[in-house]
Amino acid sequence: MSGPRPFANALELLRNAGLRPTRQRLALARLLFDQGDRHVTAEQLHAEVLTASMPVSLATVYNALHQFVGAGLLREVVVNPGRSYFDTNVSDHHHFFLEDAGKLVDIPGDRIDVANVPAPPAGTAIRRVDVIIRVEREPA
Amino acid sequence: MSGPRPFANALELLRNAGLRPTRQRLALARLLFDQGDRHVTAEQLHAEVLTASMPVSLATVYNALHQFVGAGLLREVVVNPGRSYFDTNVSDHHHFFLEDAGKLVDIPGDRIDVANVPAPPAGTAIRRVDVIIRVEREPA
DNA sequence: TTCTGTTTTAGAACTATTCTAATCTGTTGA
DNA sequence: TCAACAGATTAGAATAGTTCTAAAACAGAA
Ligand SMILES: [Mn+2]
Ligand SMILES: [Mn+2]
Ligand SMILES: [Zn+2]
Ligand SMILES: [Zn+2]
Repeated sequence: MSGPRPFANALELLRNAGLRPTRQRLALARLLFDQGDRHVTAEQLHAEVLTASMPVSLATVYNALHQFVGAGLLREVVVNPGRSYFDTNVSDHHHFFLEDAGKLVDIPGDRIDVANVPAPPAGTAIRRVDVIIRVEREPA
Repeated sequence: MSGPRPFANALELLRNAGLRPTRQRLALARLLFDQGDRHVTAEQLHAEVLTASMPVSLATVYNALHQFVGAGLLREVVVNPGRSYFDTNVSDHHHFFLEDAGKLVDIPGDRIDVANVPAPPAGTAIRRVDVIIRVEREPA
C-alpha cells in the first residue's frame, strides 16, 4: 500500500551491486531508477543532477554509468557515432531510434522475432543481439 | 571473358554518382570497390591509400566516404561509440560484430527474419532495420 | 576518532571527426 | 588550346565526447 521508497531503493541497489552508496551515486541512481525506463546520455544525466542542486562532476557521471553497466544495472546502447546512450531497461528488448530527435523507444523483446540466426563465426559466441529500427519524421 | 576493368569501373561509378572523378576519389573508389565486400574505417582507408603511394589527406577520405554514402555507394554502420565503419555492401543485410577484433561480418538479409515488428511511433516511418549480433571470443 | 582504501574532482589529455580558408584541379566553351 | 571558374583538396585548427591524472575529500572500519 505504501508508495515507492526512492531513497531506500537506491541505497539497496548500490549495496547489492557492491558499490559504496556515496552521495553522488545515490543522486544518480535516484535520477536513473526512480522513474520508469529511461535512455539517457552522460551529458543529459549530468545536466539533470546539477539541476537537482546536487553538483556532481562529469567524470563522476561517467564513472558511475560505467560501474552501473558493469553491475548489470544499465546497458549501453550504441546508435550514433560519438555518443552513448545508457538504458535502465536491462531486460531483453530492442529499440526504435528516432534519428531526428535523438530518442530511443523500447520494443519489448517478445514483440520481435529474430529467427534463423546463422551460427556465429568459428571460435566466437553470441553475447547479445541488438535490433535497431531507425525511423525518421514521416514525409508530410 | 575479360577480367574486371578496375579503372573503368571506378570512373563509371563516380560519373554515375555525379561526382567528379578526381585522382583522389578514383584511388579511394578502387580500394573500396575493386575487392569484394568490405567494412573499413576512415583511418584504415587512409592508411591503405597512403600505402598505395597515392597521398590523400584524411579530410578528403572523410569527404569522399560521406559523398559515397550520400550517393548510395556505401552505408555507414554504427557499432562502437566513437568510430564509424563504412560498408561497401549496400544490399539488405545484417552483421556479426566481433568485439575483440573490431571486425564486421556480413549476414545475408535473407538469412535472418525480423518478424512482428511493431508499428513505428506516430508520425515516423521506418528508414532501416539494423540487426547487430555482438560476438566475443569463445571462452576456452 | 583515527586510519585506510575508495571516490570524487578539475582540468588536462585524447580520439575521431569536422571545419576553415587557402590552394589546386577538372571541365567547359571561346 | 587555354582561360576562367566552380568544385575539390589540403594542412592544420577546432570541436565533441570521453577518459585520464593526481590531488583532495570521504565512507566505513576499528
Ligand atoms: Mn563506454
Ligand atoms: Mn558521418
Ligand atoms: Zn531500451
Ligand atoms: Zn556489411
